Amino acid sequence: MATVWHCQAVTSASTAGAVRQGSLRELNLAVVLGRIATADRPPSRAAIASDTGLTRATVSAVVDDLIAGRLVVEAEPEPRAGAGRPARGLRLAGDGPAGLGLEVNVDYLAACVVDLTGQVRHHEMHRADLRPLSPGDALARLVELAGRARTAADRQGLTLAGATLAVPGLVDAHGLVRLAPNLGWREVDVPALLAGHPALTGTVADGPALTVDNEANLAALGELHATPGTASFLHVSGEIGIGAGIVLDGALFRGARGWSGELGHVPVDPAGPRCRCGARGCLETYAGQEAILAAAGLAGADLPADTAARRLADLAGAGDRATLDALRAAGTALGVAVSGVVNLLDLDTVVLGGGYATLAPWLRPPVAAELADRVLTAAWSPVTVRAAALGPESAAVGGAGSVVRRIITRPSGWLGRRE
Amino acid sequence: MATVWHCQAVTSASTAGAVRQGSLRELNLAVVLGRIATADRPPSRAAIASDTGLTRATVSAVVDDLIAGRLVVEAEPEPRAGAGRPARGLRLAGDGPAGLGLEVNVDYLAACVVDLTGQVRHHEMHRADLRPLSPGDALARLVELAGRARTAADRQGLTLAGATLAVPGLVDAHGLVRLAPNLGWREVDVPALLAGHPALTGTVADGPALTVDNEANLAALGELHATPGTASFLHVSGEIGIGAGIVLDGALFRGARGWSGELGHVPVDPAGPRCRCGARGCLETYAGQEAILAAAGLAGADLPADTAARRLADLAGAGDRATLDALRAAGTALGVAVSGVVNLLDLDTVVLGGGYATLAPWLRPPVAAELADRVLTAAWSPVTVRAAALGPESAAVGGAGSVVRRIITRPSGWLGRRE
DNA sequence: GCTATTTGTTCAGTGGTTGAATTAAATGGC
DNA sequence: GCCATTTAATTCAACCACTGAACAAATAGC
Repeated sequence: MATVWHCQAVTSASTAGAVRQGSLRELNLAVVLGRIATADRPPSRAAIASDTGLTRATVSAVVDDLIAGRLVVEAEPEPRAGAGRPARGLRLAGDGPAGLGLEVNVDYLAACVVDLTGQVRHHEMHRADLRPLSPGDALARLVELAGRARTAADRQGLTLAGATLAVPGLVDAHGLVRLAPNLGWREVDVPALLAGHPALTGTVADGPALTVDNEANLAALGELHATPGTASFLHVSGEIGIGAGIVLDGALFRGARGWSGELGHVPVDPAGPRCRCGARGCLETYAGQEAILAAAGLAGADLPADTAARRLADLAGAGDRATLDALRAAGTALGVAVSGVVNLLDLDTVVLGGGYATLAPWLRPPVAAELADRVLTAAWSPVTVRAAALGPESAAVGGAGSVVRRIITRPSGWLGRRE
Repeated sequence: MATVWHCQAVTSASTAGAVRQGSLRELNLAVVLGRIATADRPPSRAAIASDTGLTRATVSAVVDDLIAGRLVVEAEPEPRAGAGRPARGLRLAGDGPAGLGLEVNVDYLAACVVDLTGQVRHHEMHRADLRPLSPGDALARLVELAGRARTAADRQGLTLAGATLAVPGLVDAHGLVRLAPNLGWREVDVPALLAGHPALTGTVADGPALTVDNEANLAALGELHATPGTASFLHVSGEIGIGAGIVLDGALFRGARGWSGELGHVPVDPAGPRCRCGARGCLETYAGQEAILAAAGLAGADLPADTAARRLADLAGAGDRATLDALRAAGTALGVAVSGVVNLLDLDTVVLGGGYATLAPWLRPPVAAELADRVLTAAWSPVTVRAAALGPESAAVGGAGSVVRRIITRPSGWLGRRE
């Protein structure tokens, strides 16, 4: 049966569990694999040893385990100047375990497979209005995509080690979707609905564990995956609602209870228009999709998210005055809200994702202007604003990447289950 | 010579160092000591073993080390029902290592000593306007307080294991005070200025290490120390500027570069009055000390922070209309800014600290009202707003507590240096 | 071809946990 | 009052994983 977990928040060292004897090896597996994963070029055993302070003997033993577990392969001997026996480089295996990423959104389903090296090895998107469907029917369609993803993975010699499902809503620690307003879901027990499906309980012992998580969080992780260079940033997903994913030092920040990131209801002007949440002047009333469409004269069009952004981009590209004004106003409001976040959390990069990625050429300037004005440390080091590297597939890729990431940070889980 | 470190941000597991052979014991020392520190009542060795999954044999060995290192003592056998040999309880030693907390602020100096159990064993505050003094002169006065604190600690059988200095400004990772506007400090190398002083380099091998940190951060830690029940909260320090300390799961959140918490420049109304930072409508222009004083008709009084809050409280208590209105307006603005933070970070407790603690009876209602209106999850679980448990001494206590906390989370540092 | 050099492996040694057996100290039934 | 029972803590041989040094492998330079 598929087991379910939920990505844990960053916990302090004091709450960490006890260290058993075997934990030593577990931890060193993670340390060595982490070095191999983050190194610029395939490192040798000796280089890892001198970097980490471990003995070459220990590193060799650990690497043997990693190779036996299909997590690492030896690369071609890298040309090196000077004397000495040539090193054998180590890199992540491209044909070992892989992660399955799934997404249910308002107007599409998506599935993708990401291997250990971060390559997207399979990707499929299915456009359809999911709102009329029951959760069970929507998930049944998703399972079809998951089945094809599994087949594609098998054909490429990959073993799916876990799956993560992105949902646009609040998800609790057990994978229960508390509320996904734009899908019309409420208290949907996704793991229970997906429990029996063969596409998700397959070849690996125990089958791929399923994680359910918020779409904005996973989109931020997808961005981290696509551009591993920036380890800390704020990822803003502009869809019908506005979500934020906060990535710090390569890890997703989840807040105290895991429901962080409600950027859409950060106040922009306390005397502003009333929001559907009941308050006044939330960011969503200025920069939410409906607000932008209304300001551009497209009210009531009820377009799916992706189409709406493209439509606005087309109009703006054609020089439509009302659209340009609407985007500038939205960008300014977004900049005000985001500069509050940046002042508070001391970030230096803001990524415009979701529908905002498409609209970035018009949103970026006003957002950047507000940040330059309002961020206290902007004088020291300016805040970068850029469009997301991935499109709408970002959340699925981020979900698959989180599975892979989990293997890399805790390889013992994968190695242990191989027996 | 006094060595200097800076409290580290929470880092992900992947960046953790390699695990050497001895690390096993190091980690288990921390695990066992952590259990003893956080337990409600003195736990027995057997209880720790079954809680952590370690063997009773291992726990006994670890506890022996902790007792030998004066970190733990055996408590009186606790009365227990049923048969069996009575357990010997374990609790933190009250006469082992202790932390020294220091603070330089605009109108006072403070020093305090906190023992392992969290008890404040010594406290001294010296009121004086520090602004006319050079950094060197101010620190020279502080050293006098530190010397008396050391004497008091010695008399009580405590060994100072480290010191933390709170400064109202931006501090970098080396203890360099980049900018403390209200003190008039800029690029002050505090560790260098304090290096030679005997009060800070004393009986312990290597002397107490000195950490320099931001006052708002440490005040939040002080609050955590005083009320360990709430592990996640936002601590707002209202002084001349407005700082925020974010505590998550018992750990201080520092942001990407360690300069988080600039709540004072979170926008409240983008079209509001111009702030001294150059932007418009920052929280500081509504709820900063000067703004409240001006609105209450006390502009230009140039009162020290502590006095100003007390003066306003007196006037409000006497029913002064202008003051009551000023406080309500400030509270509303504060509530708007804080609800943005709470939406973003999903916190459930807000603590009013610094000068706001004195004014809490008048600030709390409007802040709570805004939070109830604006926080999305408020319907599920309401956000608590309360005054800080500690007064102005909070930062010094928090600093001393951070020294103690460091010993508890990494006891090997203390045990190692005893040789 | 020989030496210097660097990589990777082998192997005895050691630190620290493991698990079972043992001792210690109390309760409760008879 | 004595003994079986129960729980706490210690002791000790076994074992796991890291350590450090010696050794084998592979290359460049002379």
